[in-house]
Amino acid sequence: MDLATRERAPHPEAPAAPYARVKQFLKEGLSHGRWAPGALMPSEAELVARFGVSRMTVTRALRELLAEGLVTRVQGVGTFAAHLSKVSSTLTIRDLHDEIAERGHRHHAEVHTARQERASAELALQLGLNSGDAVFHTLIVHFENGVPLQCEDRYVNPACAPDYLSVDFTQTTPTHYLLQVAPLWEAQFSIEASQASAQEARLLRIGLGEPCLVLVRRTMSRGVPITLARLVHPGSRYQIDGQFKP
Amino acid sequence: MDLATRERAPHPEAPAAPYARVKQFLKEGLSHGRWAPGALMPSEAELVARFGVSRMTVTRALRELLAEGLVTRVQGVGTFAAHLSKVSSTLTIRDLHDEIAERGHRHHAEVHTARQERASAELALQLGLNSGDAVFHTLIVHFENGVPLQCEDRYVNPACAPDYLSVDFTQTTPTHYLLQVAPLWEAQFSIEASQASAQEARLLRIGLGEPCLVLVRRTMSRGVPITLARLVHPGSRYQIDGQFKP
DNA sequence: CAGTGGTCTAGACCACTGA
DNA sequence: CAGTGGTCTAGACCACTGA
Repeated sequence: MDLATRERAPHPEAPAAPYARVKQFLKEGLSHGRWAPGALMPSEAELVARFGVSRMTVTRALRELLAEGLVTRVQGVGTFAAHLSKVSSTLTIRDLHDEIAERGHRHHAEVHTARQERASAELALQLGLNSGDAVFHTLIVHFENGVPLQCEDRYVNPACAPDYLSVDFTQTTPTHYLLQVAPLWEAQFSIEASQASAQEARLLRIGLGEPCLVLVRRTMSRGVPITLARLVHPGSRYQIDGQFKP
Repeated sequence: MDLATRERAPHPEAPAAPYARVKQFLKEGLSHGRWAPGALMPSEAELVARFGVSRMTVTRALRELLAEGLVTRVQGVGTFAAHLSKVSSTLTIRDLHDEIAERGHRHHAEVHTARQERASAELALQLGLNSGDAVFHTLIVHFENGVPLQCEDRYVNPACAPDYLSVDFTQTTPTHYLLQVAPLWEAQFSIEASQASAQEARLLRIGLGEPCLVLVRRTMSRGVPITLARLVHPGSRYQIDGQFKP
């Protein structure tokens, strides 16, 4: 190998690590349209030759681009610029207590329901139980600086969190407690806008029929459903923010 | 190395690749609470010894867990189980035409506005222009099987898409066209619930004040703002779905 | 068959941390 | 100082695809 080509980068903007330089070269080419979606990109061998690095280094750069969805790879054929027909964003759903605390505000919770019930047929299906089995049910309203922010209607699979009902939910949020019980989550969710029901409007102290942002989330851990939650927020007081970075 | 330890896995559920086996071992330990959040996990050297693989293989497994946010690593100190205080989900925002077509339904669009305007101070700020500069503005209503689904109010930076206004938006959606012009996106968005304005209610053929799911999205490419869009959907006809897998 | 990507090994040098 | 992670090299064997 020619050591003269291994000069120290004088530009601070150039990434130091060789794998990062290869990755940036490809990423910039993609963003400038050098390879149209679906087009064949340089092979690993070509990149090895061009950058004078080993194949493992090139492989790492390409594998990270693959993980980011920027390229598709086919064994025996080549690496192709991905078709970016969709924009996927990272949506972070945080524990509400942390979110409020981070804004420097006060959080408190009112517990309206915390009891064991019998699962309806529909609920049993969602939680992997049989109709009529015991489920835990909590209905809690969360406040930010004294203003109602979220009405949290939640059902919990007792098998996953047998002590759930003994938790003091004025001190610990259900989300926080359940994250301790089952740390690794898999979730499905939907976000919709709907009018507040009579009960929701009363608990959130908003007008009947005011628009609410409703997040319904079902959470599983190790393939077992843990909890089903319906989180209702006054549209005027809550929004979800996120971003996407390639 | 002891070759006897390299038996073929008789269980089909065990991943074949050594790096995948290491990764799965760590992932399962995390999901079973073997390492509590913040706890020290095995070092690379320990994993090398335990699995009888080379360090590069262990490194790959750990790097992927790092990318997935399941561990944190500190040089000179060790690898730790991450604090999973937030649940982050992948939210995929698709081209509405594709989304409707995939449901086997008919999509069509009504173009209500498509013209050049002068940017207000606020809009100029968002698009990286000067107040009074030219911007392109479109207002388009999208229909699924003849029912209004989305009111798309969009401003576009002319520098990024000079031909924007010559596109026939009854045939091509702005999203589809802009993805061709600038393939690599970076976006910020917010999702909120609000009441339909008089104009929105009329265009979407819903009652005044009905709840709507509103997605505001600002898109950049190569650091340059491309477009700012406000997408208003009748709450009764549209929801956003997503999922999170660790 | 040559070319492609998927994965692995057995070393190496380094920066960093904390005792 | 020993232990940690961050990165790299120069090979290797393999499965797969398409001419």
